[in-house]
Amino acid sequence: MTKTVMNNTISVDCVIFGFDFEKLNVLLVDRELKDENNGEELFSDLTLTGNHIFENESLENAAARVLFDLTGLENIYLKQFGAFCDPGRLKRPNDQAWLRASGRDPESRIISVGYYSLLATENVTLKWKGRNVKWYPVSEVKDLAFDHMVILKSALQALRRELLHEPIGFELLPEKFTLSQLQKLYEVVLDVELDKRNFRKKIARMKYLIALDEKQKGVAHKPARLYMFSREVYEKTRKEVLDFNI
Amino acid sequence: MTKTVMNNTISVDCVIFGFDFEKLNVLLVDRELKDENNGEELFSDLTLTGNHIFENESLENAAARVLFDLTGLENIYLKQFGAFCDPGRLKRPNDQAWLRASGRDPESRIISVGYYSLLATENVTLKWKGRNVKWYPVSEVKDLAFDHMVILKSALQALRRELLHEPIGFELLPEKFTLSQLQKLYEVVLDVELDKRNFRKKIARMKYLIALDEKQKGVAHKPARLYMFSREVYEKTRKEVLDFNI
DNA sequence: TCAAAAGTGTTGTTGATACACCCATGT
DNA sequence: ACATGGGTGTATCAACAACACTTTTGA
Repeated sequence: MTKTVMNNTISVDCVIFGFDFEKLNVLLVDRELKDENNGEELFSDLTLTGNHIFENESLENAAARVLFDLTGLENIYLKQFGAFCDPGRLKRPNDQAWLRASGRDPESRIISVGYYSLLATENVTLKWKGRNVKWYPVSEVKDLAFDHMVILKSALQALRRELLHEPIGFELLPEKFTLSQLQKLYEVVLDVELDKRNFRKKIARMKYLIALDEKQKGVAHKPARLYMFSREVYEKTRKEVLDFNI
Repeated sequence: MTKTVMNNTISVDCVIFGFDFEKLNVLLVDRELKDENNGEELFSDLTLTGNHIFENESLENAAARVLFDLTGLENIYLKQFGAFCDPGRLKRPNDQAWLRASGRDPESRIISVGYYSLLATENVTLKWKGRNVKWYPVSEVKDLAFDHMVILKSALQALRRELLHEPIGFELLPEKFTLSQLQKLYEVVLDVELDKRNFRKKIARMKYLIALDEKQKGVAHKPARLYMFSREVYEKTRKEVLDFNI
């Protein structure tokens, strides 16, 4: 069996988060349906990135493939956060028209498994740039096609939860970053304000955050020290947390 | 469309956890395949409980239905924790034989969405009791059919994580319970030992744990005070936790 | 009267919170 | 020289960890 046989009932949707040091963004596809006769635009809206899986492909690989096709990046943080299969999820008029227009059975039940991934936007050059894929600030996304708004909200919730308990913030930053960038990331994703000194005291306890002998360059203020995350140190020093903060 | 049209590629598997004040148990089904000619047993092993979904049914409802059919209970805690769809998940010889014998296409790709649910075993009278559904201590489950061992481990991990951060322990206990029972629950599920006095100090901070004017009866020692969980108080007093213990 | 689990306080240590000023750089 | 964000310490309070004895019941 070759990789090209597609399964038509199982798909993955990728919520690709990107951080640009100011806000959290998500990669969305501009979907546009034109009248097949006169070419007039019937509607235009936004979807998450996603695709059906191949018959011999795992869900995780399918998600990684979607991500690779958009960014050319591999070994990116990917986390499954939910399965979406409500009977009505593809039943809105625009979605039905879209499915018909793209030759798919609008009646068939399709399950979608959600993965979110984390990127530093500065690392990314979009492969479909200028075509129909763009970064949008998460806070400004109001409506999406299908049930993708539900999926996005669920992804954001999963990301927040993960960020509170696992060291994954670094995945949204370049390899070397400043503590202010890291703090800003936490503030933006969790929607809180943090005290600089207290934040840094907390950081100091995380041995796997390595201070480099290197500083920012070209900034119009005191250049900040750069840090990086050491997975090796993390694995060695991680302690199982038993605080049940219920 | 009636409820009886089944979708043959999407299923739910339920990891039904039960606590008996001593250990954590899981409800498993004894699967037995007999030779169609001579009736000889070909193999016998264990599976999780689960079923395919109906065409007009949500995943969550399907899981609740599986649970209801086994226990007669409704409004039970149910949590989706993952989707399982690896290409090889139904490909082991026993599983292939089983699928063929039950008239299903052993080649077709089936996705299963995992839900775990929490029960106090003393509340349950199994509907299929004596037939093929039984409680097994989680710690003693070594092999399961299909990829169900993977699913069980994933469920346990999700349960532990949830137990650390949300008040769900009560779902594994009868409505009224003692603090020692609650402590034992945490110890068993998280596989840790806790100090009695420190545990009780922690409990004292949880306003939603209500001390009743009622005691255990018929125990051969000082009877313990009974407590119950108040969801109302919990909703009112919950504070968003911002400790990122990363 | 014995066995079994319930219930209860103190101390030392660690982490959380609140808060204000000087420093290094580019323009 | 000025604007900008970098970087630092202290004091108070809350939670965590370690630890041992008395009480109440049924058998």
